Amino acid sequence: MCVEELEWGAMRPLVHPAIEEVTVEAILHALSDPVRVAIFAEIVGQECTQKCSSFVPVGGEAIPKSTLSQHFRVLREAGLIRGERRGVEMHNVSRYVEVDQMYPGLLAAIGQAHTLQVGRAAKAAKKSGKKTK
Amino acid sequence: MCVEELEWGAMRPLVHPAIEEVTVEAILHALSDPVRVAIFAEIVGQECTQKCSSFVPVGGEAIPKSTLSQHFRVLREAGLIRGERRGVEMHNVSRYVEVDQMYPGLLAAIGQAHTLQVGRAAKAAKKSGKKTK
DNA sequence: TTCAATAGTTCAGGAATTATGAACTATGTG
DNA sequence: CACATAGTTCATAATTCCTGAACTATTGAA
Repeated sequence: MCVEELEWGAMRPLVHPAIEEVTVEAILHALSDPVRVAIFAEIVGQECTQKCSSFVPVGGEAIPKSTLSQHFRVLREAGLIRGERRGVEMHNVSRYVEVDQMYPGLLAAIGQAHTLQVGRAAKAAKKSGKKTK
Repeated sequence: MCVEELEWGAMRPLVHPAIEEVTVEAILHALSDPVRVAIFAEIVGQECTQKCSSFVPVGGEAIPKSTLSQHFRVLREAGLIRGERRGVEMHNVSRYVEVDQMYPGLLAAIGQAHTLQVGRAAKAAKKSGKKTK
């Protein structure tokens, strides 16, 4: 045990910005990563809360848990989700409603754009004779 | 002059993705930087074309021209603007209409969110007794 | 209480990306 | 031609991102 530094690797409580602190820049940055959009979409989709490790990427290989943890942190600190310890695991809820009050239509537009993009990609893949990869 | 490598620092023609190649991810990434949003807003605002160096940041210090050049490249390669040489200078036009056909409402929502954010920041600054910085 | 298991965080370093001064290209004008 | 202007490209420094290893926190036995 580390005696000299009592406050060291101590797990700080999760950071959640107040809704007025949420910036467009941070939201766009958070959602400009495909893994994070997928995570966020899943959390918004399920209305019940989601634990971190329940996320499995669609086609690709597994994502290391330290990386996942960072992705969740970015989403939290952008104000898009709220994480809360529930026993040994973490439960994440979307802050969609709050954010939508702050920036009406922003998340809806981004979500719709992603849906369109995925739909077009699927169509293009079918046409060229290949499915997912 | 460099004799050995004829094709070296040769300036390649500007890259512009076809509109179907434009991804939501690239758009969000491009617009998640305050300097780039400001540039894009200015190009969309003026309906006439804009040369690169006519951009001056609002409150901050001048941005080096190599950095500006990279920002324009990111916007171009995201499909948000089109750059075209006109004599010695470069003219930039927005591809707003094309992108809006691809992803209806996306750019409008982002623009509106930014407007809201700037408005709120101004109001907060006035309340706390300070103007810009 | 102590040990083990589970879920996620933090740290350290390397990988990847971004910023920028210096050198260069490209075009227009004496 | 030389020179000026506008922007790009290169090289490298600064920054951010990814990830294995070590850690914290909580639960559930033994």
